[in-house]
Amino acid sequence: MEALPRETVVDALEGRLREDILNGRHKKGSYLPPERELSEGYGVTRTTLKHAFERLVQAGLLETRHGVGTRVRDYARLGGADLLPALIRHSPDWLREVFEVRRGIGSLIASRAAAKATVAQVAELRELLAAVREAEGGARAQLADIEVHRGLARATGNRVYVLLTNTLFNAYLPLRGALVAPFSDADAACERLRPVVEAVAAHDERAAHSAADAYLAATERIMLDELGAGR
Amino acid sequence: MEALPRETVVDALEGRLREDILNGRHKKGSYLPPERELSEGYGVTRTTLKHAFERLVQAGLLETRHGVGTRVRDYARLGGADLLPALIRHSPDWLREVFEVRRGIGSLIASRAAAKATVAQVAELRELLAAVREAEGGARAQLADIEVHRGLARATGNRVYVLLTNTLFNAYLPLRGALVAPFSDADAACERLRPVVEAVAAHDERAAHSAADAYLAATERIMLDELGAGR
DNA sequence: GTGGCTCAGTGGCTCAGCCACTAGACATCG
DNA sequence: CGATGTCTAGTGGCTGAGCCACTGAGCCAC
Repeated sequence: MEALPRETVVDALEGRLREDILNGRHKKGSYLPPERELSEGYGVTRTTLKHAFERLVQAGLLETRHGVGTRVRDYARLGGADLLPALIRHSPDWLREVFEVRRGIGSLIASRAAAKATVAQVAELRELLAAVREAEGGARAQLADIEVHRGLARATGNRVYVLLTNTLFNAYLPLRGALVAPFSDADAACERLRPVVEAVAAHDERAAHSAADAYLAATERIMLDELGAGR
Repeated sequence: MEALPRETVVDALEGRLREDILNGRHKKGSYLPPERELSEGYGVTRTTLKHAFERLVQAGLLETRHGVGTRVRDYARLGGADLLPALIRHSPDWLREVFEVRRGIGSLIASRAAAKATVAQVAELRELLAAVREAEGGARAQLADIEVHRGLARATGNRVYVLLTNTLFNAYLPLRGALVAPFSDADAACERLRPVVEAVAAHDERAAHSAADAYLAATERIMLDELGAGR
């Protein structure tokens, strides 16, 4: 078991505000009602509202100016990738685009890893791959799979690739449950992934690139089918 | 002139806490002192401290659990790319890695743009490119250059590339001033960039990829030289 | 052992209020 | 009449005191 998150008032309020923003109920560039008014409308204290604001500002959806007001930012134009979880939760259309990017970047990472990986990192990758096979249940296999990708990102020797990988994972982590299909057969998942690890071990950049592309295309297809069927 | 940001108490507190975390003064995995104690230590109200916490939690540096405490997350392992601005501010070593990733992804974006750009987007890219030449002063040219890259990301038809581009720009935006060197000659900057736009216009994916790689490598070199000289 | 109870310590949230800032209306002056 | 300074309503920033809700550890009865 693992500690499951609890929905606090601020969480709920944040979600509500975010929906209202992403839905366009608060148009971008426009000012929100004053805090005193808005907090009364939602039936919470101004302090609580401000906590929710703090998060949305940090996320790049809002912008507050002392003495003036709180404005909705043009997030589609200026926002960063950390908005993705919110955007996907609001509209799963984004998933297709996230997967496409993940494929492009995953291939890039694999090829960089092939160029840079140390022997220790190759050994670690093999261990992480083995863990996928031994995982019990789709959910576990999925997590083990993510660890392999984190390992590949580390093997590039560039920490920014690790952060980027995390960002993309975080993007669809909230929907994780709906995306276990590719991992229900742990053995198959492991075998799909193996060519990538082996190409990296052989320091063959081109092979790593195409193996990763093939792997990501395959899992992507399964996931999207699953989602399509789920509707 | 433009409105310059003001340093509020929460801003200062957030910066201080972030430094203490990134410096390792608060070790990852460890619990921070209780809010009541910490707020007294910093001479602020608990409410104010919580606002700063709210941001750091959102940024992925902290994790709070009701009834237990606030723990420092293993950000290097689990954090997302939105941490980059903070990491770079704390230690510019990250810049080299950010540039490398930007080069990889920039090339990827250029080649996707070549595959996907519509005629309208190509026309827009040419306009944005012209704006680089006409920009007055290095800072303006730099901003115009960023707009071209945003345009390229849009031209991929994949909104996630736009967000990713923004994330990478945001990463070194705080240091923007130190990185104007490549843009001091607006004409030259425009000419360096032109092959990328032309390759995209010609829908030549390979040419776009290598032109972008060459362009990014060139500007990267100039920027890193500048930084190296600045020390 | 096992399960339930209590309690100290922690973060979540509220409330009422004052401070600081901004923009626009207005008065003043040259 | 135009430029300049002043006032003021409305906004977000921040405070301090306080209560509520949750967690974990120690204790107890079974």
